[in-house]
Amino acid sequence: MPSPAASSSATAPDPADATSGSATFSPLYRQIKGLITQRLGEGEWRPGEMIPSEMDLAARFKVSQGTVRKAIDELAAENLLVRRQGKGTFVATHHEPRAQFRFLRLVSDDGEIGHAESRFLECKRVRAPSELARQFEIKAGEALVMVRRLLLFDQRATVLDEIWLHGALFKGLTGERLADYKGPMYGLFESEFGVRMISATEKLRAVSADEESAGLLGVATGSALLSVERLSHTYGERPVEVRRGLYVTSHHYYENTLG
Amino acid sequence: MPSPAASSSATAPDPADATSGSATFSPLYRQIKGLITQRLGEGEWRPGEMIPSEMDLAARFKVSQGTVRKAIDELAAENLLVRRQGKGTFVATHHEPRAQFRFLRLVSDDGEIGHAESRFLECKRVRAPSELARQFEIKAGEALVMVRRLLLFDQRATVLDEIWLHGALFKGLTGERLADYKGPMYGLFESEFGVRMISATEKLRAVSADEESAGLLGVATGSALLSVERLSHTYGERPVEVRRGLYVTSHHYYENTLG
DNA sequence: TAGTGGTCTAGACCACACG
DNA sequence: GTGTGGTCTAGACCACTAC
Repeated sequence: MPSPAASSSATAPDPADATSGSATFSPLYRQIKGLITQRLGEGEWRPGEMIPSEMDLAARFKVSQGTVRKAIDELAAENLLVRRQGKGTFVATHHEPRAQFRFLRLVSDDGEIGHAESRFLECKRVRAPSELARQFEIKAGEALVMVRRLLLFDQRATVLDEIWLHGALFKGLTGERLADYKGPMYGLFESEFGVRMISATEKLRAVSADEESAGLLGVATGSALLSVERLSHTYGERPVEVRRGLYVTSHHYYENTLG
Repeated sequence: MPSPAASSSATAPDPADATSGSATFSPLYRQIKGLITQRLGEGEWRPGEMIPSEMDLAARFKVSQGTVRKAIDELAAENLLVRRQGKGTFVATHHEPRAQFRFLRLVSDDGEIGHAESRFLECKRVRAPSELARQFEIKAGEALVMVRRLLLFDQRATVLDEIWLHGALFKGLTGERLADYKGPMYGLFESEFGVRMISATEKLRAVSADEESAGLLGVATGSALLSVERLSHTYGERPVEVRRGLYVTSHHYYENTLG
């Protein structure tokens, strides 16, 4: 790692970075941000834990506190870290209730939260077909875990999910473990498998329910359903999950904000 | 406006704000941000124009340049302003191509942009029914403008929009003006009516096409369509537009990112 | 060359949480 | 009281743009 500390002689901003050939310089605070992100990915500070104080980090990286602050500012804006005044800066976790709604944008018409229940239908290991392999950036035929589950809100079947997970990262995952776990699925992934979902992109379409889906969701065959195809990433933009959800939107809607 | 300049005597951080009774203090940079936003709303600096330099603003508001910078940072993050190194800071506008995709999240399956065409079907003044009045925060019966249009991508009818606009703000709007205008609709609103869309919330559902919509969109009655209900705001969170779009998602999808 | 935003630093003080 | 993040300031220098 190139020492971020500026030498006292004012010349030569040290363009030797040795990473990717030429181009793309980044300011000091972004390098610090990268170092922190790297440590987060390595698990040096785990979800829910406090990271060292800004002063500590500044001393460690040999930069000023303000530079560390700007790095942390961006990481907090990206929801990787959470600042708490008077207490410290913490690694974000899917166990805080606050984090749930970042990944489930379905809202009830009446605004109430209500009772939620998860029913696991299937959990098996499969070989990646080429289309999924492409999304996971692995070779076709490598191992994946496939999970199917039904989500009920207030006793009403609302979401039918088909989930594929990176096989190498989710070795011991079974339907039993999923069913026994109390709390959000991404909380389990984080606590039990050390895989934290950071970001995702979703593609939404309206589709007609086929017979099987309609049966499981308790709607008529051919009903309009919202199809949500998600690709999720962990630290460093590494794809680790693909899911395809079918949402019943007669009593719920998918909320999005443009800004 | 309360003078943000700190008196040299170090005591009393001047909690008298006289705005809303008690509670909610905001740091200096947020007050500056508010003052800038207010001027933007008043049209002192118009879309596309350059605002005064950070040094100018700092002198004007009697704060340090760093404080102005932090205010502008947030406004830039919210896409109200655009910074251009070496040139200045500019008021964001819907005329930059960059701004279009912030409000139309529909993407073609093949990733191409292609040819886009807008056909205006209807434009008339109506009295607000109570449901719309509630969303506009006006009284039922007040004037609205209603527009219906069809959006075609590569000659294929893809979006059927029904748009309601705040009547008082869009007095001279006619179907002819809409049809004659080259460029994005929000660009017209901004240039011709001085109303700039800042943010919006959308509610998405899957619905079945009724006979009329299906006819206009060239799909079978009962087909699954993506319904997108949008409430848009201008400066100061003031609601100025409601629209309901029906999207054909057989060759396009609605893209969203979670982070 | 002059003016703009962008980065980095250093120090002071404030607001909050906890023992 | 001590330690944390949060704010504000002031000054130096860099990078980019235009004239």
